[in-house]
Amino acid sequence: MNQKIDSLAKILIEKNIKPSYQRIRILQYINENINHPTVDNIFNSLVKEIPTLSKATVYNTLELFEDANLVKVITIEDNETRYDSRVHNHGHFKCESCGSIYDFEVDIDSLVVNSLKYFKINDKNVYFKGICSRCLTPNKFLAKTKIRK
Amino acid sequence: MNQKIDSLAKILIEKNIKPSYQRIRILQYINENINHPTVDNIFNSLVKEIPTLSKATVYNTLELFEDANLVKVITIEDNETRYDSRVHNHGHFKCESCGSIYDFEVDIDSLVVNSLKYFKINDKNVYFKGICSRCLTPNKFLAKTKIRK
DNA sequence: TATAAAATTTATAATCATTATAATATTATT
DNA sequence: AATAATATTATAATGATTATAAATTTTATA
Repeated sequence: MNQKIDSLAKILIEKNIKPSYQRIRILQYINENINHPTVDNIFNSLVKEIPTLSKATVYNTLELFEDANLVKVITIEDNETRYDSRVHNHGHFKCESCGSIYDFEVDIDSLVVNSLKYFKINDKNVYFKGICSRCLTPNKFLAKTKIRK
Repeated sequence: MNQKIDSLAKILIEKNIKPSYQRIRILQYINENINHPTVDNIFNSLVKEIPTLSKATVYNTLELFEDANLVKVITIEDNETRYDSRVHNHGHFKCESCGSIYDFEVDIDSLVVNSLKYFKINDKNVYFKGICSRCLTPNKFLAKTKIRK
């Protein structure tokens, strides 16, 4: 328990972020809930255990984390910003039926663009939209498979 | 003049959209202003010539156009939705310094993702962020080059 | 052509995520 | 412990988008 908190604190310290209790818990949350939570997801879960938690803190903390490259912002729909603690380059698939977001491996760096030769590229993003296999074949695996949101 | 309006009307009719004056003008605007305008850009320009124009009409019309594949929504920042009348697959580069959005050609279809084999993919998006060449080398071409927003 | 129905546009209010502000609490430093 | 710096909180403000209902325009029908 303490060990877990210590290792999370260590991650923050390495990024020059003071490891307050709130920051540690938010970091823990996004590390344990890798299914692209929204600010609301994070806040509503944590406020149960930290009743004084403010949504502003969640916003502030995520911005800090973003600058420190501890989290990546996923902007697919304009009305829901999501956060991903896996910052290595990968793609996202959003199901237009159930709303789930799936990660997928994709070699984004192989996308070389000649016309951007003299541009400084800081960030490459790939996302797809469509219907996920679960929604395409409902029931099929329902009994066997755990559904993840 | 009438010719132009007629050809725009034709495009709408082909998509089963009734060619009202507002719709024609909005279509015209996004075709002539391909630099990824926002709803505000579109509204503020057109309201000068159509004083009764309502922002709700712009929203409604763009939604219609989106469903008809006459326009593509660009979601890069969560706080600004932009529209692109060029619906063929291409990438977008957003400059973090000046805010400009550049189009670039990229072979998105070459991105084959095995883990999405049983997913129905409707839409593939690629966007980069960074600093554009204009911002990297300011002044350099300033005298010679027209600045485009 | 007159009238009714349908579709579109408009003005306005409501919503909701995010940001800003200022007060309070916590932590670090002397 | 006192003071300064930092972080958190509660609350208000902002602003883009959506919802609603009235007004207008267009279309269909008698």
